[in-house]
Amino acid sequence: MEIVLSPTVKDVAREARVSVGTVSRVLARNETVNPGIRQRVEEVIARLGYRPSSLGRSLRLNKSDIIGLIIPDITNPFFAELAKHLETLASAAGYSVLLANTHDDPKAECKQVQSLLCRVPAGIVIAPVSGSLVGGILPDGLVSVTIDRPLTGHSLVAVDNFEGGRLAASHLLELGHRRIGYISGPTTTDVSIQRLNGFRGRVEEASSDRAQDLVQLTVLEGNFDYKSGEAIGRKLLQGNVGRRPTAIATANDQQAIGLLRASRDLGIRVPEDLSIVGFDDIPLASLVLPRLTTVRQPIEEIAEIAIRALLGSGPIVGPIALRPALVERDSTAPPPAC
Amino acid sequence: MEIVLSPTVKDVAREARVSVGTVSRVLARNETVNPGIRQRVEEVIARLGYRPSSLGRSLRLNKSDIIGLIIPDITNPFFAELAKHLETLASAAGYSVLLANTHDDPKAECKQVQSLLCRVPAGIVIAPVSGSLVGGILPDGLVSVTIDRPLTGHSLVAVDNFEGGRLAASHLLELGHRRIGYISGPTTTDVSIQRLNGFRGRVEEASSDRAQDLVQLTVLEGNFDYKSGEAIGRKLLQGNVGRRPTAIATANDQQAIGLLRASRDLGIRVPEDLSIVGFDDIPLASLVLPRLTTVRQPIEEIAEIAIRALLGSGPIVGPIALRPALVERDSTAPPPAC
DNA sequence: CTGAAAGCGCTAACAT
DNA sequence: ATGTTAGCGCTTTCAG
Repeated sequence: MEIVLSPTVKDVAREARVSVGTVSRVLARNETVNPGIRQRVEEVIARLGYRPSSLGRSLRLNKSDIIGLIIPDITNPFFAELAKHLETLASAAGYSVLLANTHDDPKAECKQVQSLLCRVPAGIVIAPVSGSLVGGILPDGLVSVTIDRPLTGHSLVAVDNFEGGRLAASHLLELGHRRIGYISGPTTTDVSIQRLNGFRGRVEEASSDRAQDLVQLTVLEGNFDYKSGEAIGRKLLQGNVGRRPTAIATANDQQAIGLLRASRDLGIRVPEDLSIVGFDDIPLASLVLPRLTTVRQPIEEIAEIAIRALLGSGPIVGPIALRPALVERDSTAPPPAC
Repeated sequence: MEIVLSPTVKDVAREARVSVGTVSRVLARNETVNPGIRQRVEEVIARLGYRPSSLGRSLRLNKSDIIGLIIPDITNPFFAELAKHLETLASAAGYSVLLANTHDDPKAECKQVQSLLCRVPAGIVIAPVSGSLVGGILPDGLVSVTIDRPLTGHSLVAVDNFEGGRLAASHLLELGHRRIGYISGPTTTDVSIQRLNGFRGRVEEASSDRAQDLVQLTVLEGNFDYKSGEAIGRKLLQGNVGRRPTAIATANDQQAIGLLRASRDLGIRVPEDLSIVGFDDIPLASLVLPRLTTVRQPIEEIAEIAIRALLGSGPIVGPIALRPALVERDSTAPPPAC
């Protein structure tokens, strides 16, 4: 059995009886090529099934057409969604996406970034873990955009988390809730802090507006996952009816879904006995029972801006804060009459 | 501002006063290098922060350390889970994963594969779309493994879907259900057909075992998504209580979750009025309300075998069919007494 | 055990 | 308008 190597510029050049330079020019859509010759070359390319090697090209240009995507966990629906849009956009522009999971581990993140840098990527999109070490190792020449979580000294594209927190609080307040719980993310992450601050700030405003109608807020810290939402939800809900919160907001949808679980197990009906509002609006949010009221992040827009920043006109200036939006579904209602 | 290029073998060689060949040998852990020189070189490498360029290396070896992962949609939890495990394994072995979504479009798939081939990947893991065209364009030299869905002429690593279908049917039958619905995937895909055949086969066995106790099976075809599960679920459930199925099996968990939605909207209680069994056991299956009984695919094992096939001892022989397992949770129960 | 040199596939500067 | 050629960073013979 004979191993057939894939054809190179040389093969094409020989077959078309032109030089490699000409082939390269045809490939580059350089207009200065004689139409007749161009056609001959294109024919040969088609006939041989020639596809230019990314490797050779990238080495020569000292820049590959790879975009690195470095995220904590592709299994998180938010990042999966983001990855999909990023990949679609990148693909349309002729780039490919290299996926790397950090599992929320700064050392793993570092290793992933190092290994990515060896590939001379065209750009890198990173959602840094808390306590990220990569700030120092990203070379100056590399275009990078951080998403979701900020990294000192790099441009951030993210939703306005503070405003998002406020939105959730406003909604609950307007429904009439006065005993409210909040499940935050790890307070080591900036996202968590922003969302919590927004939420708390709005609640405190309400409290001071009408002193006779105090709002009682209980905040508990957890991780950004289902389990955490379930476990912390249990804690918040264990008091008896008159004392436990009538509404709980969470720092992301997974927590909210975990909380839904906990409520069900505890025999607490949503939204009759308990209102729940999440954050992110992952696709699943509209599929769970009941459908989740949540604060929507414009993921597609985040992806678009990130790609534009990487491939487009130039680096973005300062952090970009996108507007969140409250999506009202079935998990929130006025508090029970009692 | 001066642009600092990353150092190359040359720089290291000059600084360490050795030849590039020696530097390369140090990198390759070649034992024939004088320990003193080796140490000197390693020092310089550390001092300059030198990292060998993947590009140069790959070009020279005509093989990159990239593994292509070509799947319909990373947003599908099953593929996200798979991607995570693959990436973790690949990363540990010094490889990176390039992600490409085909959106179930044969033409897009073709393009993605083409663009991947330009990168001379070390291997490719592909879950082909139905009507895939890539069978012809994969070069002989390339190690590839197809997962989930088969591709003629390529080695497949997947769960035994036929057996999985049987498992679901057995469970429902044993609980005593006799009016059963089945929501299949697109019958253009082999997976769907296998699962359905397994399911139907088992049901027919039961019917012939005891002729007096006929089982009534209604099969409807849909897509592998939430929406389809919801829509088709509605159709299956629209008859009145005495006629509609007391149990429905689906071809994947997303459909089952959509079906859960539909049941809730129709006021049909699960599992009291209706039993539901899914397929895949995505993480979400144990989070929904009620927790979903489902047929588990050993995703991690699939990833391991795929990676081993790509990077390990050699190509795998013939299709590998892994054992599925029934995971009993809260969405199935005996049929209502009536 | 180490150095010198060729060459992987490609592009771009230079020459014609 | 087209051909020639150097060289991107690396590995690997082949000499010494």
